[in-house]
Amino acid sequence: MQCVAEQFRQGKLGTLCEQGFSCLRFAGIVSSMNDFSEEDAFEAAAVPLSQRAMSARPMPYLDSLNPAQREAVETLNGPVLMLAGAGTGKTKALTTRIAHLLATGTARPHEILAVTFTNKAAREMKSRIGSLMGEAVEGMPWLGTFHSVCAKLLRRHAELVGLKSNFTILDTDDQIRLMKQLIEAAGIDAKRWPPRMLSGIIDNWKNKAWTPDNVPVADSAAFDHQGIALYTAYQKRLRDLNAVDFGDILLHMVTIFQKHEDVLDQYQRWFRYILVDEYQDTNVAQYLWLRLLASKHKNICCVGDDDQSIYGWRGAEVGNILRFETDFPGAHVVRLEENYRSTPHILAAASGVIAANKGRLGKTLFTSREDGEKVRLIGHWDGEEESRWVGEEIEAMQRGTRGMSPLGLDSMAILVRASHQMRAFEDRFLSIGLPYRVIGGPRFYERMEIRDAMAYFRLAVSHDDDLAFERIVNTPKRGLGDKAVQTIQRTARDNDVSLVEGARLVCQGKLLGGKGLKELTILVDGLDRWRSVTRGPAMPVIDDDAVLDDGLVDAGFGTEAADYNHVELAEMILDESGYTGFWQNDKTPEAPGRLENLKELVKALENFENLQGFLEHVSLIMDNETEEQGEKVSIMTLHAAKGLEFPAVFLPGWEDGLFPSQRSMDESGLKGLEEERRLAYVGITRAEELCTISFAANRRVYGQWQSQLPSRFIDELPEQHVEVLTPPGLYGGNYGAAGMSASASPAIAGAAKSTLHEKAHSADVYDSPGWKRLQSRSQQRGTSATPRAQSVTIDLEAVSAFTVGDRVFHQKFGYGELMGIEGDKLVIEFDKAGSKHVVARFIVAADQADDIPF
DNA sequence: TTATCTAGCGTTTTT
DNA sequence: CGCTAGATAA
Repeated sequence: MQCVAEQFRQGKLGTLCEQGFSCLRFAGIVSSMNDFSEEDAFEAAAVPLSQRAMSARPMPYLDSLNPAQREAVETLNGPVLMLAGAGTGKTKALTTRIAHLLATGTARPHEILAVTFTNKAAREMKSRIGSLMGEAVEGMPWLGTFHSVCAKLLRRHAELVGLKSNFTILDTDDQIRLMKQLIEAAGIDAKRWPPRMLSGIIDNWKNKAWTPDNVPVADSAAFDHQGIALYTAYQKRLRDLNAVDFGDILLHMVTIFQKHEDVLDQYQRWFRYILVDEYQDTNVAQYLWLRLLASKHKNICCVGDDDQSIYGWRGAEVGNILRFETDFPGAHVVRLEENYRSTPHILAAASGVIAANKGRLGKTLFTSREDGEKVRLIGHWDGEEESRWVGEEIEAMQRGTRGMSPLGLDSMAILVRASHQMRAFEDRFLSIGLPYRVIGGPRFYERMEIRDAMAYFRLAVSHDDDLAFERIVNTPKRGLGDKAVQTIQRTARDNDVSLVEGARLVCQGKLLGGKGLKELTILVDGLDRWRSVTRGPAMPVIDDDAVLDDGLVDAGFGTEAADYNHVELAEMILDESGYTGFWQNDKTPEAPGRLENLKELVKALENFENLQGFLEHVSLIMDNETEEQGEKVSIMTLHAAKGLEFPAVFLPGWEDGLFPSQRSMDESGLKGLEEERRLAYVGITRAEELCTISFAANRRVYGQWQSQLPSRFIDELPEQHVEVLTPPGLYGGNYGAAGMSASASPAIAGAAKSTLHEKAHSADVYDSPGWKRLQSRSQQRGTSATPRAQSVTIDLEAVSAFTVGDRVFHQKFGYGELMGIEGDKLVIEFDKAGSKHVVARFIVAADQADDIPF
């Protein structure tokens, strides 16, 4: 800890950042530990800050702001809503505002509360404030995520909600295991009522700031009418375990502020200036918390963009931002609308799409740029073709194409709606050897091996951590299965002790059979030993020559325990427990990676004084930045892309049902659709220079081929800003045209082995009678100005051209027999491809199939 | 108790 | 189709 904290204090964070992710990741934590107490915060404030002097000096940082930004920065007092469109310099305005607060002497660092949603954003702000203020600025103790700030506050006031200040923060996994136990205890069929669901319900309630006694009657039917009772039981269990989940961190703080006026008052006076990033993503609990804190001085500046609200499904309330002026009468609203990121075509396309949403606060992005390519749109035959084309495009752009200068792979990104769409691209890129990186996979601290290791550490710190014990009793395999665990649990409960003590009693009373008993005894002994080391007192020396290969000493045999620091202890625990060996013996391909992760975990420990310190803070830093080196194309979800930008962006899979997602629309109707549309807006606005939207006419969904309609968002793209890469034909020249383009058909690809570009312009396939028939059929139904609205009727019309029992032909699936008609889909039993539901327009009567050029 | 099989299911995700 | 969780078999 000394290392990083010290350097951080000396303002060397920037250097640290460059050293790689673990330092970077923990620098934030260490700084918060450092600033944990009020005294520390005061101390930091008392340091004579150079910014005091700066108030007399000119403020050069203001000069680089545009008028709107400047207004947002200089309006220091009273409520301010900064509506910041994509790429309008939001972070710049926010950080400059903080710098301005400090530089003018309006606030001292500890008087500013600045909250973000992600650690990444918090880190970014810290470093930018640092560079604005010069190296002189001390850490801002209250700049952090909602959760880290609240956790810090909660540790000070834990007793007010019946917790001790060293409470554990459970993650989703622990949560669900707990739920499962409770559900079983309540005698509910976990089959019909899965723990995940309960966890989801309770999370939602917490997001809405509903404590168990606050859940409205309307929700009492939830989870087989047992939801509220289980919520109550869950909270009780958490309290017994001295634990909180993520939702609690906020909810407890709201409760404390609501019930303890003195505490609230203290912080209202303490945090004289409040800044909130991504305000459109706040949920009710966060909103209440902010409102409580700001209600006295009302110096709150919320930054957000209602058009980028894409987290409604996890409790975010766009209403919070829409209501800001009502909540804070007299609020100063500043719109940042000058975009510094994208070309005019890209902005126009994005604006065109988002314009279809109702109830927006309304912003119009503009740019002083005049150059730039139109948004490109291309349809493909199927998903495979789409990924192949994207791969080729990327390679072409890498070389430099269409008069554009070569682009590095780091400048390109593929943004998909759902993570399963990534696979097609990964497969393709793997086979052509195109380097890529997937952003947003499983987080470091969510990986199984890390969580297992952490469970061991937790037990070494406290034997009372039953959840940790449950997790590792049989990991690695010790022959302690369900039955053994039940015996331990029963013994523990009967004697009213923790599971570890229960296990000890089981060993002493020999309540278990041979192998299990032996292993359990070893485990309990190990736990005792590790804890005694943690606590510092010397332990018996057993053997002198047990120095392991890697030079580390094994505690079971080694020198005096007090000699170990926590890093060595951690290694010792992992080795002695057999956990390291477990993965060393594992022959699966991911085993080496897991060992690597364990090493990294141990390395991360070096930044802390002890295991406790590590555990206390690590649960909030679920960071993922492995910052891989090297030129790679990024693949990620649209959600993960928020806040990022790339010169070239690919947006594949724009098909109705996929994007907008059918499920969103089914579950949330128009609201869901609008959120999807905002997602589209976010996607397009990620692009700086070139944005390529694509879709496929056919896609394999869960192993079944499905014909797809181009996304309705495609129709919303303003035509004059879009360049259609495939020849118009179907759907009367509307965008949907490209969807049926035979140019991309694999069948045709075989005939003409040419590059895609050439194929797109090779006319021969369009000349055949079969193609023309297909085309004219599609055209009939596509000529309307609003093709989407009519497509259903039209497809039904097309359906009526067939009779059950007909022999039919499909380009991909071949010949088959029409078994039935369901809505606008034909149910066809294909000779080779099995039974499928296919939209009628892809089907031709079998006797006409010969005309189709294949 | 563990290994193997099968049925069921299948967004988005931070902390 | 491919994964996961749960049930069944060894």
